Amino acid sequence: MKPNSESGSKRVKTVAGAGQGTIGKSSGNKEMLESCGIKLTRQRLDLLEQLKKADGPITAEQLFLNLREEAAAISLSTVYRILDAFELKGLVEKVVSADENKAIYELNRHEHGHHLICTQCKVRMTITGCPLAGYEEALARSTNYRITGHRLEVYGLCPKCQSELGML
Amino acid sequence: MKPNSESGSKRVKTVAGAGQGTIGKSSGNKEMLESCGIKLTRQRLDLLEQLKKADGPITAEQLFLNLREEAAAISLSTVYRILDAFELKGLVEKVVSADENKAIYELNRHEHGHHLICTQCKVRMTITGCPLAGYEEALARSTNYRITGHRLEVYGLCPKCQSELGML
DNA sequence: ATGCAAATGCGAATGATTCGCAACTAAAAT
DNA sequence: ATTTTAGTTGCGAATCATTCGCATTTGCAT
Repeated sequence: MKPNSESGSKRVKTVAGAGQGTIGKSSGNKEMLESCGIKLTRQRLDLLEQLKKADGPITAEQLFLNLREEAAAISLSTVYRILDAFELKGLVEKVVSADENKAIYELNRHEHGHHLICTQCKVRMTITGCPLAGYEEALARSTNYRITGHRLEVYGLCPKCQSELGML
Repeated sequence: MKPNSESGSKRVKTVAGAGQGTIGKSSGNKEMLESCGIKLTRQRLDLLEQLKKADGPITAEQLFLNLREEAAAISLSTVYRILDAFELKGLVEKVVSADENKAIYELNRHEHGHHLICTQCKVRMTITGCPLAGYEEALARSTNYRITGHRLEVYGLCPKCQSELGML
């Protein structure tokens, strides 16, 4: 996919300021960023808004495309940079999936959870709660490692794909 | 890293056959491949040998470099292709790690396990056994997914790094 | 020995992410 | 309100692991 090669916009220079009044669509965002110590920017507000709309795991490029559809001026590199910044401040969680070669981002719910991924249609749902509660301590004892975290992805067939595949 | 740009070998053409007699260093390999229905090739035997030597998770490029050191003629693309083939036949397991942007391969032990990775020095140890035994069924019931698998990585500090970091 | 499908080498292509740098902008200082 | 300044953005080029195309070579059955 070559996301830059659509929507004829070449240089945005003079056009770039097009959204001065647009700042703060959903007003919580402004405070949200400020409380994280993140400088306010039209792009950052737009991206945050978009993350909320997505309401779930989403890829950097999809965020970029969604923003473009709404005529929000932003570049793909900026999307990546902002996502990095957000992650650093704990605003978003970045997940590197094993079966896709791209990173997935989602607003940090601040509750530990994992993804359940349909191997057919690739939808992911976030499952909260974690089966590894006691396990880490046991592992620490048996290995002498100091356990600091883990990553778990569960794969399966979602109900829809199960029926579409004829309950094989 | 640009692995092709070392060890002056440009074209291997005439040199390529250099290992006709070399087939079967460690004699189990031949049978191992045959029983998997994999065509015998000098490169495949060499790579399998190398996987055994590595005795643990290793990256495609490292395998390639190791082979080069032993003067085994092979190209990086072939390493990838063979690893794919081996994976398809269940000979190796491919692991896409979350904190490194490269794939890791290891001989398939045919016993379910996961990796414990030191976040400092990146060593990985394979931990056999799995804490998700009952969990998958429960999850299947509560989500109506048909669970088919999972991927788990545990992170921590290995004993060595703990002491080197002064038990922070 | 001979032929053909499969495997290999090489370099070029891909695709996600990052980087460099000049143009911009938010917010601090005046 | 204007200037300053440090941080941000856009753009295209660079990176890096992995894959592909295609001409050449090889394993192996006939």
